[in-house]
Amino acid sequence: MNPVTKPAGEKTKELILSTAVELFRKSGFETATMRDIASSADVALGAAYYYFPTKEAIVSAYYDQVQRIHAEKTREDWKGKSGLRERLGVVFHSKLEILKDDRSFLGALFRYTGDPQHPLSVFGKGTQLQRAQSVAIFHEAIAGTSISEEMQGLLPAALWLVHLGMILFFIYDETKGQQRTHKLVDSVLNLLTQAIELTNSALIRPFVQPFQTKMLEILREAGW
Amino acid sequence: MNPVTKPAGEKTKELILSTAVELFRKSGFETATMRDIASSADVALGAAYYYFPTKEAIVSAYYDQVQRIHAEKTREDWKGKSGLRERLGVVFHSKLEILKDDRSFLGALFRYTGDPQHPLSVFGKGTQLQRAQSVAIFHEAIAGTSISEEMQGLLPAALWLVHLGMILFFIYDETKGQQRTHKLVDSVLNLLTQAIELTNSALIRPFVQPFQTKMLEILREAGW
DNA sequence: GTCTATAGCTAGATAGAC
DNA sequence: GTCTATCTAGCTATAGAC
Repeated sequence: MNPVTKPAGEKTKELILSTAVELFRKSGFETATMRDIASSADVALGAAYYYFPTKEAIVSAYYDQVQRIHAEKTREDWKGKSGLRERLGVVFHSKLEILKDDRSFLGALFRYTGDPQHPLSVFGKGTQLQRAQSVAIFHEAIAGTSISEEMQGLLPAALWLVHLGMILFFIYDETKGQQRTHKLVDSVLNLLTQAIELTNSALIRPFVQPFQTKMLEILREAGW
Repeated sequence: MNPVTKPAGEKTKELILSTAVELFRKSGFETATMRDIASSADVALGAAYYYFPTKEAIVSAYYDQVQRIHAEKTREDWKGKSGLRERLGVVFHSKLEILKDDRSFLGALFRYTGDPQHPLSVFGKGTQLQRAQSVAIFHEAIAGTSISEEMQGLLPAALWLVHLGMILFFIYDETKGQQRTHKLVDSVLNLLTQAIELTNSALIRPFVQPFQTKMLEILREAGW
């Protein structure tokens, strides 16, 4: 394939995707049918399924876009920020910012959480690449800060998991502008970074250090 | 209704439920259709829907049974055990024991996790009662141990959440007998109980206590 | 209130022609 | 790559038996 010209179908795919997202925003994930989406995009039902094997796959593709935008936005907002606490704050809050109008259909991402075999399971093999990309941002966030080598290896995946939890909380959060989620993120990050500092303080390090080590051990034995 | 005699339909309901669980075990949740279930139970399709509004509702009813059995089994296994660590161990491991053959369709419980409005969402209003019952077991587990009043109020819900995570991990765990899950439970419980003890040790209490307080504060502000 | 029988609706998903 | 036709299965509806 010529690397310069896009394949013809790419445009159709994008059209279907953007039309679908529009419909999801307007009427929710359930209510918008594949037939609605196809006819709104002026393509046949079969065309929609040619590009997206399932309706959830459309949300998954939307989420791919989100991740690309998130990576850009995060790197932009990081400029001039070197502290662990503020860098992590950027990652989490900017994600919420991007997702703010899409809580109504974001839940579709979690539909197959309990099905290891499904290609769209958040924890499954089929989403490994997306997961890796998301984890990479957390790795970038902590790289260069005073985090130990050992933690650098395991913390990003743990943070990714926390961030998944945040999105779930966000979906359920009915407070105005989802302030509760934002506030929770700040509280958790404060606690986390203070806990990390604590393990570096000479006085009580001997008491707390074993806990850190054991936590990392647990993550490892969990097959991280 | 006479409180002694069961309503006639109760038997039919149980028949449909047990038949469905059998089919789910044999061929998985997706593959078994409502038509299969009905005809295997020798009832009309309408009868199945008379008792269970959706297919997932059958799994939900199955899980109700699980919770009842779990409460009994736990209280039985608790006899003679008064330490926090072992009491919690009983709660977690006995749950896994009960669920051991049903990993293939347990995922259906998580299908609506991302949909706050759905009556079967694990975090939604519709499952509040089941949740309360499950939380109650954790409350029972820690009552009488040396846990602070404040923690007694919030820890059970947090443990319930951890236990949900355990079930998810369990579903994904392909090791023989799901030993990895069992091992993880033990490691996490060891860490947790040691961490709680740490906050009671006079020497470092002043350093660690604020963290505990803040964690409880976070749970509260998250709307626990 | 409990169930049968049956027909029909809807929408996700697929097959195959062009 | 796109279409039309078709299938499937969750779910609803109805009318009637007991």
